[in-house]
Amino acid sequence: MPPSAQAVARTRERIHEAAIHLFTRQGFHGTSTREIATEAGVSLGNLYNHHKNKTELFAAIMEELEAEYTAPDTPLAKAFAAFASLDDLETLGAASQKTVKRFTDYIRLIYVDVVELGGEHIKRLFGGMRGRYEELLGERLDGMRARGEVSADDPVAGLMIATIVFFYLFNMEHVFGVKRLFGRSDREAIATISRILRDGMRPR
Amino acid sequence: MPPSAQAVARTRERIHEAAIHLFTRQGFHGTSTREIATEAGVSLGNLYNHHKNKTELFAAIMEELEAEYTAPDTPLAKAFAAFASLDDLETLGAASQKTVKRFTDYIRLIYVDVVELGGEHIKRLFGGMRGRYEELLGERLDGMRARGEVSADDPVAGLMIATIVFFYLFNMEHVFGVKRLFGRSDREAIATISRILRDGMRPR
DNA sequence: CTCCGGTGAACGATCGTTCGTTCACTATAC
DNA sequence: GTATAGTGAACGAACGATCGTTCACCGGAG
Repeated sequence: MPPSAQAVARTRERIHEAAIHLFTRQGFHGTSTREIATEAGVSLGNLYNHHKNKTELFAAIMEELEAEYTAPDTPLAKAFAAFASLDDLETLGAASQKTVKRFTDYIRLIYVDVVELGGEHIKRLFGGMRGRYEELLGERLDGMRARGEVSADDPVAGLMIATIVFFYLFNMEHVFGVKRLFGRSDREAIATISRILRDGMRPR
Repeated sequence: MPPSAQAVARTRERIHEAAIHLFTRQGFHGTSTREIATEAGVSLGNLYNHHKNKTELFAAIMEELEAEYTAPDTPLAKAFAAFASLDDLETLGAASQKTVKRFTDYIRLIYVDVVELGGEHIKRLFGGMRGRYEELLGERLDGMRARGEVSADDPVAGLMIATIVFFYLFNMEHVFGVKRLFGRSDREAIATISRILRDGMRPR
């Protein structure tokens, strides 16, 4: 084998980096294989040594990023693992922000997939959302409910709502460039969202 | 003029319909002007009689749909205008669903704009979200607060959270094809979200 | 005749992909 | 230790197809 296995892996990585950079900015059909090869510092032909075609290159990138995203060491996964009381909602908010920031590219590519390819990725990721939340939090929430720390009324849905809003907020901010959606700083927005979800809009 | 002004308007409309149909399914760069012309039953040259180029055709469609969306007669706008108590959250949820259903194409095109063109649309639409909510609901919420019907703690944010979650839910369902995000029927999901936002996750 | 919506052939550019070829490297033979 | 056959990454010219856009022309209404 001519170049070392390491060198080959690095070439493949450079191709992926260039593809991610361009796909996230111009979309799938708006990016040419030539552009990717040039930015990666690789010949056009060599790109096809590493990937059968453009579609498969995109799929390979998505697979790679999905594996990173679903790993148990993301900020959000760790926040879930440590979730023990309603006072941890703020921590969940901060973890959501970190996760959105870290996976901005992946999130953008999910939108690319939805808009230009069939969008099967998003169905896999969000289709089983409720089930995953129950698995991750179910027992812990049952305990909190038994101790009277959380209302009996579907706390899993409550935490889904929390992460949805947090993700929405930081998605707007970091992915779409919409700043201060709530007219507040990130910390204040997290605090307000957490308080409303904890105590409700009705006076106590 | 050979064809009547009406006939010309109908041609223009057929072009827009075909363009929307294709842009929402294949994206901007994934759709060719030839495809649009063929589906509209119009010659390729005639398409360029109605629009300077492909980009301007897309912009014209977005302008048209934005005008419809921001009109005061959408289900959501009407629900806001009628919002008088926290018991109206369910109505807001139903109105959100109707709005997402009616503007599925527009929403998809906003994502197209974000992914393939600069995405300026979304900044205009969401940038002033808080301000618009305050304008639409501010006084009414102040009244509810004065009567002790709503907590003093930023009810505008509460209603933003409500519509964000409702929109997110029905966006997943109607735009992205993710069914039963909360593992419940639409009506039950609306009821659960409304209850949690009204009463909070903490037991009363 | 003039005007103008409508037509489709034609333009040059660029697309995704293929192909023959080169060449640095390893494993084996002697 | 040296020579050599084999391997596969890397290259870039070339392919046919398709892209967005233009333009000379048509035909019927005023």
